[in-house]
Amino acid sequence: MSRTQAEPSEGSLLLDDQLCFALYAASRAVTARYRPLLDELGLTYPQYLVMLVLWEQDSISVRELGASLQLESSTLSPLLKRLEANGLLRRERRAEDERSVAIRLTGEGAALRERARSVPVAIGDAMGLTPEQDALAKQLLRLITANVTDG
Amino acid sequence: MSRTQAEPSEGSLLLDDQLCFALYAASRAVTARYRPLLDELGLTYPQYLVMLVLWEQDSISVRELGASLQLESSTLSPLLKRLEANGLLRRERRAEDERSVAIRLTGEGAALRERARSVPVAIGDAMGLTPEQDALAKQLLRLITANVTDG
DNA sequence: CACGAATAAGTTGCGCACGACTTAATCGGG
DNA sequence: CCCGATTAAGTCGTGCGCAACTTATTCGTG
Repeated sequence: MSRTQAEPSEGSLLLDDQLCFALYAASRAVTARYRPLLDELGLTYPQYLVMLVLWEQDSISVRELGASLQLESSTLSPLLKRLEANGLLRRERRAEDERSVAIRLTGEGAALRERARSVPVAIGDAMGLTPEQDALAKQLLRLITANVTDG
Repeated sequence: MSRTQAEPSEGSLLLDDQLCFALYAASRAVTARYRPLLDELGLTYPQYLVMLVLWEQDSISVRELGASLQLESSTLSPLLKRLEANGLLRRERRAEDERSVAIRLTGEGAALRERARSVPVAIGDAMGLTPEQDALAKQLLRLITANVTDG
């Protein structure tokens, strides 16, 4: 038995050779791991990401939010409506530019931050990477994102 | 100026400290990069993954397909219906177990494989990783998936 | 200042993704 | 052999994610 495992060739069509699939599977698995934690906060995973941005910098526009998260207004607009309906934020047209909408946290939205503090720790534990592996993974993922976005 | 950059603490709520966000962003960016290529084949990205599995092993059940891709029947059933409507496969109840449905490629579905050969190469080029980085990324992503799935 | 181009947000349509549930067939212990 | 438990596939409802488009506002150049 000289070869029990095929050499993954450059243009393989085998699912398990595909980095893209490893990425897709990992992303969904991590999101699934977040789900029960975020359920307690009444948030979905994309809503949680929006809240992370707003806790960092309140009163930003939909456009700026989209730039941070790499999401279109067609995704964000309905999502923000749901967060507004849940009492976490308000949306108001900006006086200085009526095209723009400022997203502002309510007291409730700002307060949720404290309850969210434990979430990244719990997820970090679940991922079980060493600090070095974590940093390396982030670095590689950002490199992929940068290379794949644009030319 | 002793510190121009904050040390990302264990429980940071900053978006850019989150590995989960790097993962989510990379996954969507890669899928977006696939889109124009897959459009020419008349496939979405999840449909392409299903076809990868079927090109590897034809005539498998929905359950086996779900195990390979980590997807529920509630996701696969409608997706497979669309692929059937597009003439790429057929679904037929198995005689030996009437609960199970065998997915079989049509001639057209099998033939599409040749047109798909160039896709992984093009994506590999776009990601722009060295073979070592590619292997390392896959390894880390699988580790994350494994750790996060289960206990 | 006028007016076409650009920009911001939102709407619509479609295809995932998944939880909760349903239906139908098979399994397995008493 | 029967009947409750399990299993396979599918339906339904909700929330993304994005392309294509619309509406309203602002910009910029003649």
